Amino acid sequence: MNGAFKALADPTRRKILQLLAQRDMTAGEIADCFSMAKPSISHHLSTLRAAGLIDDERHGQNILYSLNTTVFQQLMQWFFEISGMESKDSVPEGVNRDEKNE
Amino acid sequence: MNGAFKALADPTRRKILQLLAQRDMTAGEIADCFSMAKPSISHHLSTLRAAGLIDDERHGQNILYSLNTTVFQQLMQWFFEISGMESKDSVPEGVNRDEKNE
DNA sequence: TCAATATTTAGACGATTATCTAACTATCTA
DNA sequence: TAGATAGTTAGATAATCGTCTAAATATTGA
Repeated sequence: MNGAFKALADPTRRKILQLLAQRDMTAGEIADCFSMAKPSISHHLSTLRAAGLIDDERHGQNILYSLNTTVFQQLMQWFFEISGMESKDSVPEGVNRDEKNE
Repeated sequence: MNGAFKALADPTRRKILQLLAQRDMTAGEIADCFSMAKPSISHHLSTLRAAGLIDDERHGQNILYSLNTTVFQQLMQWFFEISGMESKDSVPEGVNRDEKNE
């Protein structure tokens, strides 16, 4: 979770996620959406990948990136719990309801 | 939104939010939950406050901090949209569904 | 008004991060 | 197999971040 939160802290990475929410894209296509050197985008992609937020799959010369929504579900659960919208038994009681997240 | 995402990138700050999700607390009470110098916690609190994630209210010598759930709602909306769970008319179409967030 | 308590502000320092250019690896095609 | 294309890795650098100690501000109560 920590890696995911840190990955989301950068606006370029969030923009990449928004692009991938619309359709899968190759590294080059993603890079073309930014006025930034390709290696910088590549680095952002590897950060997102390490955080579990995206998947990659090689297709010939291209590497196709796609969203991995699994971690997004966990993040949303975290927000629901913070916002006091958790379901009755998902958060029993006590101070350490977060232990597993960090 | 950018400030909120950056504020969430630090584990200490997320822990503070989790504490405040349970009850309002003074700066001192919050600091007592961590093995970190008080000024460091104070700095984290001001970051969270600048991000709109918490509110503060002076009560005599103490300053009472509380969660501000407004920004949390916006963040959750962002996640819903990314995860493709948005409601039909909240996100019309096109590439720039995110324009207002950054 | 003075001392004590609660908290923040200021300034410094080491660690992390975002970006760049240059060089490398992998794949395709002629 | 050589050249072109797609993408990553390496290494450097400037900026940002998290933490600390010391000093300042605000409030209370004697």
